[in-house]
Amino acid sequence: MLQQQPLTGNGPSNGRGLGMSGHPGMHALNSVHQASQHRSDGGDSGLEGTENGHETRRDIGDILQQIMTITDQSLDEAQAKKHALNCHRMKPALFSVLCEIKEKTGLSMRNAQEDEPQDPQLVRLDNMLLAEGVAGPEKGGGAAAAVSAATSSGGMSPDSSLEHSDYKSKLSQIRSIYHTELEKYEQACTEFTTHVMNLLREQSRTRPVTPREIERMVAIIHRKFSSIQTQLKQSTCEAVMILRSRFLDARRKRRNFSKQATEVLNEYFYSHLSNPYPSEEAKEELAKQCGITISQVSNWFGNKRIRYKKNIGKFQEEANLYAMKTALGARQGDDSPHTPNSTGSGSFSLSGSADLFLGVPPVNGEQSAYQMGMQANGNWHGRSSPPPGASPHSDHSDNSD
DNA sequence: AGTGATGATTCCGA
DNA sequence: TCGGAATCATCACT
Repeated sequence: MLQQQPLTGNGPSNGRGLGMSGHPGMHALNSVHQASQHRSDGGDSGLEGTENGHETRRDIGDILQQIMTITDQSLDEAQAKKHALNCHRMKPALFSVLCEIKEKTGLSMRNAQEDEPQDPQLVRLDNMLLAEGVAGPEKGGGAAAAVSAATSSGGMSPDSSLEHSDYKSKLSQIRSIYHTELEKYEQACTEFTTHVMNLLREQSRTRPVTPREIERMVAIIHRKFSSIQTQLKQSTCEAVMILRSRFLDARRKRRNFSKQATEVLNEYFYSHLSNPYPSEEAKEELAKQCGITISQVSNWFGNKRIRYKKNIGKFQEEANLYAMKTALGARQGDDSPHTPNSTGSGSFSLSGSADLFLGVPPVNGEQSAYQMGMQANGNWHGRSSPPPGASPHSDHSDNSD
């Protein structure tokens, strides 16, 4: 049997693990022998005749040995060897045999077309990075969208614009790191792919390498690199999540309203002291002027009413101050810069300034409360409790009672 | 660190 | 759903 017949004196098994005994290619290698014998008329000496059979076998053995050891040699050596092999008279024959072996083993195409489906995790990561503004187009959209999404649920004073910019800058930092790393990976992937393709093309001169095989190899490389990319995307997502949670936590922190905002609110409050319940429109207007949300306006008025009621004496000075201010503004003209609604619907009108108490600080709270618009029972004039669903203060005409 | 001011939250009643 | 009341958490000042 062929298995017991070494091709050369040394035999393949003596080489560096060529170990082709039992290999389906052995039959084909035998045909090399025959092929070379058929070609014996080709003028090359030493191939014809049975006595030359041994020589031929040794020849083939040598070639195989050289191919097997070529990777162990230095670049120059290998280059020279390659050239020698390419020019070897046995090369075409050997090449065709290798082709035959390959065809028989069916190695090349067996699992070539396993179309791996898009990794759902990778899709998720991609979507998230896109939504967070890390991946995709730079132009503000992403980061701004993320910020607006984060702020949409609650109020946000203008002071928090600092946090916005902080958030944005951190996000863009993450973004730039992500893109740098991604670029690096892509570059490395391209370089490596090119290298492997060149190698395969080079090898295709000595062994059959189909384009599909190259494609497959490239796909494998891409798969490997994409797994690295997935890791990068994952850690980027984590970083964004951490940043975001920190940002949202910071949002919860209380920030005092700006001086100007407090002034606007106080002016409204003291000029409507008889009924300090701004309508929805008034709240909206105030919110706009103060750069806060409507719910913050509501909170402010809620707090103010209760605190004022609890300690009127303490607020007397403040009340006088604002009364003076607004009175002065009313006298000077309709377009007082401090009049909260001078441009609006008129809800903030100071008509008559009847709410204002410009007198001496009160001796006791109860009297003052009455004077300031509160009834003795602790309720504001004309209301025991706000009508449910209806705006407690829908117009400005009740200021004068 | 202590303290008052202040914005936000929660619970409750109407 | 709104506002009152109590309370919490943080800021800002001393």
